[in-house]
Amino acid sequence: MSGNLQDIFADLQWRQLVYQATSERLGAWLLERPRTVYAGFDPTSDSLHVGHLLPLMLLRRYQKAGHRPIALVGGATGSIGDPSGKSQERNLQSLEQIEANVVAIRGQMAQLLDFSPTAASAAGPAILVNNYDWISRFSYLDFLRDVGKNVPVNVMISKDSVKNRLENPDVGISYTEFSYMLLQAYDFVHLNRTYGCELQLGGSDQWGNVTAGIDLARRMAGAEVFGMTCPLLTKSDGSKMGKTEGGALWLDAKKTSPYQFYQYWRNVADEDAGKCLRFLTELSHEEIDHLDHCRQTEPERAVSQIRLAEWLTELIHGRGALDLVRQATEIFFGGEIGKFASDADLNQIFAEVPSSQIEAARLAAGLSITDALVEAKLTKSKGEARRVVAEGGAYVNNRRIESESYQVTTADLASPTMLVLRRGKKNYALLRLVE
RNA sequence: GGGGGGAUACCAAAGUGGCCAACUGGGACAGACUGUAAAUCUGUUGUCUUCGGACUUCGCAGGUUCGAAUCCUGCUCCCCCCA
Repeated sequence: MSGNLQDIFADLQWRQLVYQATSERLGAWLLERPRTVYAGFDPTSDSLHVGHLLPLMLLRRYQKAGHRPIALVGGATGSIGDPSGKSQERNLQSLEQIEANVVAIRGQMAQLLDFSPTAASAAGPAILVNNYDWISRFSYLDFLRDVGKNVPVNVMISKDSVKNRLENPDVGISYTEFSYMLLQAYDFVHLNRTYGCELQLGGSDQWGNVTAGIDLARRMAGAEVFGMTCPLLTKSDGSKMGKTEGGALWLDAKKTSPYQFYQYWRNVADEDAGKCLRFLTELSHEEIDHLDHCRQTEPERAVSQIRLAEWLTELIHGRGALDLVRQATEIFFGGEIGKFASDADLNQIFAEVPSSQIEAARLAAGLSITDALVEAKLTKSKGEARRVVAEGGAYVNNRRIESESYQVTTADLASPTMLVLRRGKKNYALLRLVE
């Protein structure tokens, strides 16, 4: 069984994913035998986002290397609020909301980790736990006697996450958030007792919480356990990766469409592409080296970005979704749109394009391009529509309309009942025929 | 309580009787360039139009005038100074 363990630590180091580790000999330790490792995720929303991807991929790498991953959903800790990296006290979410979030997140994790009993990992299938299940059973008194007794407050207040807040007299920190660290620390103890879990993973902002768990495990159980953090996924300008104008980049297709997801990665800056390939994909070292080289010599081809976008889109949304995204991309950035046999095909590709309805009779009679733009809500007024045409910014089926007197007819239909209009570079709208 | 200043299009800001749909800057929107980037350059930026114009807009309501964003009266709101 332990014979097919891969040297994951070497791979992580190559990918620069090891930010801090509690032991010099972590790499060798991981090769001794299959280990059980865990990382925690706070259910602050009903979907995971790109910020969660890095630690989740880390668990996935461990599983593929022959270890057993535990994904911990923080139903309890999430209801408290982690003060790490937060400058202000946060509002509490309702328990019902958190429960709903846990359910949604659980499904997304199953796409990346193998929970099936037949999982290939030497150590067995991945495990999903919710710390609400054990923490909620504690009485306050028991918790203070069993756990609190083992935690020196002077150590707690020296942790950065707490210290920063204590030093700022304007915000301070509530007793509730102060206690967060204890809950997370106890999680490690619980997982160690229940599943023999010996390693906690997390982002570098979790270092304080990770070491708190290690200390507590030693005091409460006399166990030697380990911790490792990875860098945070940031862009070269220091901002967070995965932030869009509309907020976070979600893994849920209903919140962030596969097309938007793909496009985000497709447009990653050259300086960030190498890091993303290393951190988020499972491409081989050789291929990543090659892509680095391509980026140097012919950045204009964006080979790295396309590879990154395709790899991640397929992982998160599946092969079928990727194929549709490819088609859509070709159309959105390509030439004219030909005829589509069915409305369904067109519908899929233009899934996020707004559409308006128009009576079939009006189109049959001929519709001026300006009226069509207004009907499709691409322009506010006829005057604006006229201007857009004059500027050369009006298109039917991606073909520029030069004349204001152009009449849109049934001959322009891209599919039996749909007409594709565009204003400028990428503002699309559909007109759907109705009786 | 007294004195002074101000309100203009998405924002900022000119304009103080006709040449004002209103300078200019930003933003936004198009186009060129480009790597689906950045920068740059060009154009547009009240509504409608049979492309001749027509209509509505400069805090609100009235008034003077052939004609008002511009002058007068009242109202509302904002800022500053003195007490």
